[in-house]
Amino acid sequence: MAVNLKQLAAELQLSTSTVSRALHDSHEISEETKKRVRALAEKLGYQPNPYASSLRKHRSKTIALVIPEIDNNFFTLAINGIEDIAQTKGYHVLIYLTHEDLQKEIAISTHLKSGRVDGILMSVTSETSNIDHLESLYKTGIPLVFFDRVCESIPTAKISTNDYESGYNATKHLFEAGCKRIAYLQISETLSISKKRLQGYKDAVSEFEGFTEEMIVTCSNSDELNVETIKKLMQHDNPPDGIFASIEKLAVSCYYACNFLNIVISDQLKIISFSNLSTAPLLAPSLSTITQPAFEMGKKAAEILFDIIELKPNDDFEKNIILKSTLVGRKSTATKKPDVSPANSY
Amino acid sequence: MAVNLKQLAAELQLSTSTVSRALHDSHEISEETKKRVRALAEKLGYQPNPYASSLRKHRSKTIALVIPEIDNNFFTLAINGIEDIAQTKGYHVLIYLTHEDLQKEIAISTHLKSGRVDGILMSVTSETSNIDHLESLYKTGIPLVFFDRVCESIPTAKISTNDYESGYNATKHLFEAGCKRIAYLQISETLSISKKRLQGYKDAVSEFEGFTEEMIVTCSNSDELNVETIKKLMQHDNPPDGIFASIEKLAVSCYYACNFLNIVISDQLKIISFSNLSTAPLLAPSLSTITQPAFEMGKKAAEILFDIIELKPNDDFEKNIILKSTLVGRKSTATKKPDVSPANSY
DNA sequence: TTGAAAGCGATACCAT
DNA sequence: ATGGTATCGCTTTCAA
Repeated sequence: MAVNLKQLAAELQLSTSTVSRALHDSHEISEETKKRVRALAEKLGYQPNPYASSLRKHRSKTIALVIPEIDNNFFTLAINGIEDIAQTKGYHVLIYLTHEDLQKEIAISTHLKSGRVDGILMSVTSETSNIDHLESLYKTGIPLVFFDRVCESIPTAKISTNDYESGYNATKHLFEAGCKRIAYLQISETLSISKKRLQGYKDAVSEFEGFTEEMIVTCSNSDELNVETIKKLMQHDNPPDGIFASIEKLAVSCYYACNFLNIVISDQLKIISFSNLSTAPLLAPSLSTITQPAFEMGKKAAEILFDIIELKPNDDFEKNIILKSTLVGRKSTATKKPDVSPANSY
Repeated sequence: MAVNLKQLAAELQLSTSTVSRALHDSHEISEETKKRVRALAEKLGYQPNPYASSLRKHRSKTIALVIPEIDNNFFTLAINGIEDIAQTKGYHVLIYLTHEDLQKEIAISTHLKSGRVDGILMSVTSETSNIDHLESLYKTGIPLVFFDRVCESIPTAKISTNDYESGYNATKHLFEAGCKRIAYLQISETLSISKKRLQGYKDAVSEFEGFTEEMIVTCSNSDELNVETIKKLMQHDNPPDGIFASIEKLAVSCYYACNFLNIVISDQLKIISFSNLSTAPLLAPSLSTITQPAFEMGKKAAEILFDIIELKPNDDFEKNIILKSTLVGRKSTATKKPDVSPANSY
């Protein structure tokens, strides 16, 4: 077993209190003693038991990250930002995946009331419409920050992007590329960000002449199923000539469906998608994207969370942080047929 | 604050021992009492303090996952497998990113000796050549399992793939596609998997006639720098006509470099890469890959780790698990010029 | 500057 | 079947 305070103290002929204080560099301990203590601690590889200390201090120096999935470039980049901040603050990160399953989100939320963590960063599942579990979690007083997939009605900090505007702009972009009939692909009807993106789409559709009908397609969690759904969509009597994918993976499914049906993207069908895909410029054809500042969002979310954790009781903090996404037009929405020249934009 | 055992006990007019046992469904507690206890616990939303329990039981029900980076499809899929098993076993997962920085790996290894976790899953950094910190960590007796980027000389369980064979096959594949001069791209000269892949490459190079020279290019951690390195490689007097990228991100950098230089992949240069990119079949041209069973590797690593954690002192466990990668040839190594027909293979 | 001792919350041994 | 109590390892108040 690892060495503990008591053993250190015994070896040094000191009390545990003195050793503890020495290791915390307390000013009420002589330099002399500190040196001796540190030397032995170093020599024996002493590591304080974090559970004993957490129990005593009611502080775990740990945060929870609750996200729907991990094989997703957005979350992956966000984690980089989160971990960056957590590491500099000396915090540990527990990761929980809900796999878009509301029941898992509920179970995790319930568990987190135990005090295992000092704060929680969360992006809710696509199924989360009933939010009793989140309200209950919020009420425990554990600092809670939502990012991207936020829960609007909980009065805590939220980091999101200009989703309405992005939805509007993406649709407008397709319109300007010559589309007459644009489909909107989503995975959820309840998510607040989904609704905002959709509203942007709807408003653009009603604003630009020639757009008479909305085509809203709600997909599933299965990529295979989604490819089939999109195939059917494209084999419709009156198929769309533009697709706005509100989620990266739906754009990938579109590409697969089009390849299967020999539909030439950009020529017969234009596609734009929310995406953080590093290979977007390299696809055939390169994919036009709305890219969220994922890393910055994760970073900001973590920063705000630590602000709240370290807050004095009556301090206040920023509740609604909106970062901006960037639209990058590429060949998938080009007005001319894609030529053979290479894609250079990163 | 959350309610604790003592308060439950007081409310129920029972001792804490009884309440604790009731909640653990001990056979020595009457059904009657169990019901009362559970009812109140439920009503008050009692959640046991995990730190108190960990302190007492010397068990944290937590494992650590230490990986070099997260924006990497291999690790992302592996995490899915790991989390899958951890969740069914009721374990929590702490995630630590080293960002390929040996110093961070050392700091994390040192910290993990504290007993914060019951076991560790690790994939070492590309810089890890001195392994004192890992040996020292191993010696503490905390169950440790390496996956993918294993540390050979530590006698614990390791999950890897048939890297030598894959390296050989990839090189052979390029040779059979007509390449005469094949470059090997890597990010590390010390990683055991890197060495094995390289040895496979070397052996194939020396075996197939026409191959006279090895071209080994060691890249950095920066994608921008790597693109420059590859550009230089291609602008060489005698540039390669085939590239074997031992890491996914290097293949992506190759595509960028070729686009920049107007080099037509598959025609002027053939590329094959280790990769778990979901968009490999959609790239221009579709990328030939050696794909590791990332999800299964994560799953297997976690399973073995829990086996070790739950082991009786003298039990033994499998030390060297090798799963197989799959080579999928696509247009980037096709012998004919890529045509316009779509990529259909997933 | 240092030490003694209480206590964080749950568990488990020893009683009854 | 239930209760009393020591204990896990560390922090912190109070005393010296």
